[in-house]
Amino acid sequence: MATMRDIAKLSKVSVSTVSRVLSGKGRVSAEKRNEIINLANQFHYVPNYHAKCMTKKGVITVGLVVPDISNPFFSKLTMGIESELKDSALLILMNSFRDIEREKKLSLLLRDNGAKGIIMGNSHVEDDFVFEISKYIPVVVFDKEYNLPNISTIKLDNIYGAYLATNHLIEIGCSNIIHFGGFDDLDVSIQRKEGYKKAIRKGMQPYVVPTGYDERSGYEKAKKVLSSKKFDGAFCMNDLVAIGVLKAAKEMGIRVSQDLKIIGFDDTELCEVVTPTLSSIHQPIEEMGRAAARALLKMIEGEESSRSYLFSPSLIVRGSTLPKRGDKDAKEEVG
Amino acid sequence: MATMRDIAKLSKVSVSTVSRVLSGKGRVSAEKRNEIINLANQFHYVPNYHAKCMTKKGVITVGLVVPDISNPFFSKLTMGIESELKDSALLILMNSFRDIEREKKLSLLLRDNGAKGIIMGNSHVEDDFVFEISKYIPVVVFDKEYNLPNISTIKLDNIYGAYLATNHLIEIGCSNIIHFGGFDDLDVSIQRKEGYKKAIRKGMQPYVVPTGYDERSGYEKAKKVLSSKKFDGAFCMNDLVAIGVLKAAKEMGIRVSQDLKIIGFDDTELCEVVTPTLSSIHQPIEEMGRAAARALLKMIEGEESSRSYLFSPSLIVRGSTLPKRGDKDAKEEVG
DNA sequence: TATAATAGAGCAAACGTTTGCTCACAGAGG
DNA sequence: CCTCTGTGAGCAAACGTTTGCTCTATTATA
Repeated sequence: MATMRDIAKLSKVSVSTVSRVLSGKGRVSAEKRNEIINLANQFHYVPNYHAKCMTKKGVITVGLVVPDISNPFFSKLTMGIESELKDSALLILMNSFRDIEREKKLSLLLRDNGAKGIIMGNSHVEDDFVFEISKYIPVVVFDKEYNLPNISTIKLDNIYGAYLATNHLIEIGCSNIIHFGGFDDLDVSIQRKEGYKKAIRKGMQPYVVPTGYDERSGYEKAKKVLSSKKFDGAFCMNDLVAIGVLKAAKEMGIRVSQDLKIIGFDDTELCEVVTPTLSSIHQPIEEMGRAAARALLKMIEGEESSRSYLFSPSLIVRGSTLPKRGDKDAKEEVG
Repeated sequence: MATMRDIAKLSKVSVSTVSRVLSGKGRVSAEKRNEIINLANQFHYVPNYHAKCMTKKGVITVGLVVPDISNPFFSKLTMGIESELKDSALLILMNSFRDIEREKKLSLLLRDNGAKGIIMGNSHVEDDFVFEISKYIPVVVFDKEYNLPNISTIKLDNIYGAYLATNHLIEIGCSNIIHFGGFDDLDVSIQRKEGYKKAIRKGMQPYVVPTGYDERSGYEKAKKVLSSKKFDGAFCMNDLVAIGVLKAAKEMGIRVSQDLKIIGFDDTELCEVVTPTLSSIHQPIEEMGRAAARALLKMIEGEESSRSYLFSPSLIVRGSTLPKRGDKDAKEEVG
């Protein structure tokens, strides 16, 4: 790698002159200027980024750690973050592959590699770890409140969202509503369950089936549970689970929307693609990503030491929860 | 930000001693060692990354520019790249938001910010630009062959894949096959069209409808074209388009799989989720990502100046192309 | 007790830039 | 002929580390 010194030697000038030519500051005779530029091109001179950062401040970099970028939620989130960061910071993306140890390692790696801040997407790590990191660089987390300097929080009102979903089922006539919900390992699932229970009216029986977070899990649980008891509504903790349930129901001859109304959570693209289309609770994911980026930037710049943002979900009604008679949902299954 | 000098002053030792304590090399008395460590903790000392890079070589960083990370193809690809890079390099992700100017800007930004190599995911930029970048740092591109040092290529055999798809339709009895294909703006779409035409037998009539790359586009074109002419098979240039076509067909009362057999390309998760499930051409995306990362690393390390990898697609048969009256979600993989 | 070995600590150069300061020299103005 | 001004160029410090070398005590060895 050619350095300024090399160029300087070859053109028999001082390093400062080379620097001034290449950065376009200061006055240099046309003659030397040309020679230097030619040499630089010829040797594909690329200024050493780190050396530059020693004297100027370079573009700041921030890290984002997600469990799985191929999950639409996180890729949407990433889009939001990126779009807000635009030119004010470089985003370093890291996948933890849902491995908590790896997540910790990555966060440390980021911190030690010059990241000026970290966004931890839906982290499973212990509070202490987050706290530890935040002593060195600012952190943005999701769905958890720390009330500590250097840690900002982006939250969705999950309780309200779950309430919205369940209440919607009730309003369109369901009286026997099952909840396919996550285990209690994540705040999200705890909160969504809570919202579900809140919506259940007197005289109704809450019925919760602990479920994982993916389609297969929803499918398997539904296969077991839908055969034995009779439900007319199902609130699923996310769209993937809902799609699993939907598949199972179809296979079992249960007519979705007529016999069983299903609603998911997250409002992913998948909702539009299944048959019938899936009602869901919409999160303003990209908004949330942008807020996360803004919060981080503010902390990095020292303008704000911490802040909490709460976002409200909204109900999106689609084919899977059409009211009783309105059988207009003609997209019935083929064959 | 506290520096080593600060710590050194406070503990009345030299900078070297601080350095030795903090890096754990060299011998320092337990007494000073403790004092220094305490001070460092107290002031949340974080070593300056760039200064470190001046004397040691830091973790190398490589850039990845994609048009849209929320597209499953690119997030899968990212997963593959990340998984191969693991600890040998940091991945900087950049979204061009399908803006070609932004893509160029980002690539330059990456190069000037210390990235040791760039992977350009499905780039639209001019050859000259790629060439220009490659003079400074190695580049990996997709689907284009440059045969130039410092540029490696990852390719999918699109022609073969399209052939596979079309041929499958023919083998299960279609004789009037339409192709919903991309405009000629991308090599991918040109090649897939070529494969389609190759498969069409004598006596059959090729019929190509220029289409965009998303669901809406497929939907709209299908609405127009399926009403006028009669087709019994549709090969779509990707899954999104196929899903658009599938929706349109259903809405128009055309029974998918019975009246019209549809096959997509890319084998995204969407295929499993629609009804009927969608046959598609599978690309080993993660594999390709890993290969891209490996190729880049090799170039960075100077072991290889350039290399081209060709990957073979495979046919995945699902509900949308069942021969006659098929079992529901039968999924079989063929060569 | 003399000598060698070793532990503990500091000096200073190096990494590749940027930039304030200085300096030489030319032409202009008096 | 002398001073002033402006231009082109170099010197050297600074950025925050790492590390080879040096130096001084201290301890072990003979």
